Amino acid sequence: MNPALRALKPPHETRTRILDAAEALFMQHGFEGTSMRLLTAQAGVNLAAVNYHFGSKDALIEAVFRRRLDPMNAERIAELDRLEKSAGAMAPAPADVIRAFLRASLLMIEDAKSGGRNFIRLLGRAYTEPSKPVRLLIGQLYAPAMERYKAAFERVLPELPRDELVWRLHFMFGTLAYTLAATDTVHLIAGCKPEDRYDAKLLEERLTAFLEAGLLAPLRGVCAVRKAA
Amino acid sequence: MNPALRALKPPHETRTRILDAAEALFMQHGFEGTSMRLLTAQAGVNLAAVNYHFGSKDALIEAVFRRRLDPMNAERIAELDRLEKSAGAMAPAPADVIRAFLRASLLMIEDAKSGGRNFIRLLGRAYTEPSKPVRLLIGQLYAPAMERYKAAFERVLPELPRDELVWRLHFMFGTLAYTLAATDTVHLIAGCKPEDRYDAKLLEERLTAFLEAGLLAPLRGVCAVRKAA
DNA sequence: ATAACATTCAAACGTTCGTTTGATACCTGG
DNA sequence: CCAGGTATCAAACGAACGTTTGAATGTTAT
Repeated sequence: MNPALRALKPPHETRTRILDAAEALFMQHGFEGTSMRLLTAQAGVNLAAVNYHFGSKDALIEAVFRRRLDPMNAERIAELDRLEKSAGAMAPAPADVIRAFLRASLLMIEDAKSGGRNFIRLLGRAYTEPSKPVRLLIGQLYAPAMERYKAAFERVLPELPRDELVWRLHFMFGTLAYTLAATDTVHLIAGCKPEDRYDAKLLEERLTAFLEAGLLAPLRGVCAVRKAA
Repeated sequence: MNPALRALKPPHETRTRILDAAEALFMQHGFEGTSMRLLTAQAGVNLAAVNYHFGSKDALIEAVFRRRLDPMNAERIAELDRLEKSAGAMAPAPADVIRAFLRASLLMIEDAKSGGRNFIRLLGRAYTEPSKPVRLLIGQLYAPAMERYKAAFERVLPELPRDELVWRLHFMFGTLAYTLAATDTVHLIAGCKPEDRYDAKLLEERLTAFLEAGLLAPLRGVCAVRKAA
């Protein structure tokens, strides 16, 4: 390579170019639907580069998720730490815990330029990925943050039975995952203009209001049903 | 084929065997991840049978969805018709509209034997499918029921701004889609025993409570944010 | 019985897949 | 200047893919 260009070249440029292209293409065509030839062409690197730098296509998929998910979940936990510290002995408000959890995802949605938005959509889809290894990886990367937030919600919602909380958290993750993944499906339901881009602040308010109400919902007939069963 | 066996053979047995196998395998391995060779082997039919009976793999995918989704959405609409008829001039309760929408999905979840459960999970995943044709198909098959329910919710929630309602319905579909698709992920969050199978009645109560509260949630800071923007 | 039709079957079609190879260019430390 | 490690490249590997073919088989109507 031209020495002048080489001097300007960052140390891991090829790796980064591959990861960026993979992120975009995995979103558009899925994992199986994205061929190494298309991927490397889009990244502007040689076909063999993926196997050289990552070992295999599967290892590349894992790297794509790790690059974004590790810092994201770390920040999620840090956000909760901050919240609990500032609340002192008192339990934080449920809405604030929800917000702390949402924030990392919503920040990334705003960053459309560097691909964060795209990754969030990819992540939302990965939850329901057919490939078992992928789902296991996601679950494993999420596990630490999950544990912390589950504990936090148990503290701020002490009156809610444990198994009921688990289900409501499940619903909450579902709402988030789908909302982030299906950014184009909204228009189907809504018939609203595509130029109404995602406004992260507005979305945060809407999600928080919806989720807080759902998490705090009265128990209704659940107990009755359980007794009857 | 043996005439005695042939006499016992239903008219569309091959088609049905293919659809059943496709339903199961598409769930396990995804569309691209399921090869025609594996599919036809599992169905116990010849490799060429899919192309003979359906024309192509894509057409088979469409047939898999149509077989279940058409009657399912028809029943969803019928359920709403019944509800509105019985309510007469009064608007039905929000929780009842939610229940009417959930019922078709939850009934199918209970029917694990004939593959309905499996199809529901497949459907939940199809919402976020990479393939654009598949998503368009799903959206198109859902459209009539969507319109009816959107109108129904506008009637029972007259005080909720239209765009706010659209988002909350989006959240609702997300919760449902994810809950149905990720039946195995619950255990990751919960650490609960896998033998706690889905109890449709309990799930209906839990979902209805969560979704009703979310749909009826107070508007909070949303209006303030919108004014500021 | 026989012609016409519907279905099944084994085999092969051309294409594309993820991965590997061995040669070539590059930068770096001695 | 040159040996040694790192990275890139064109080319090829065998395997698996969706689809097509044409013969064989079974069913139906005349």
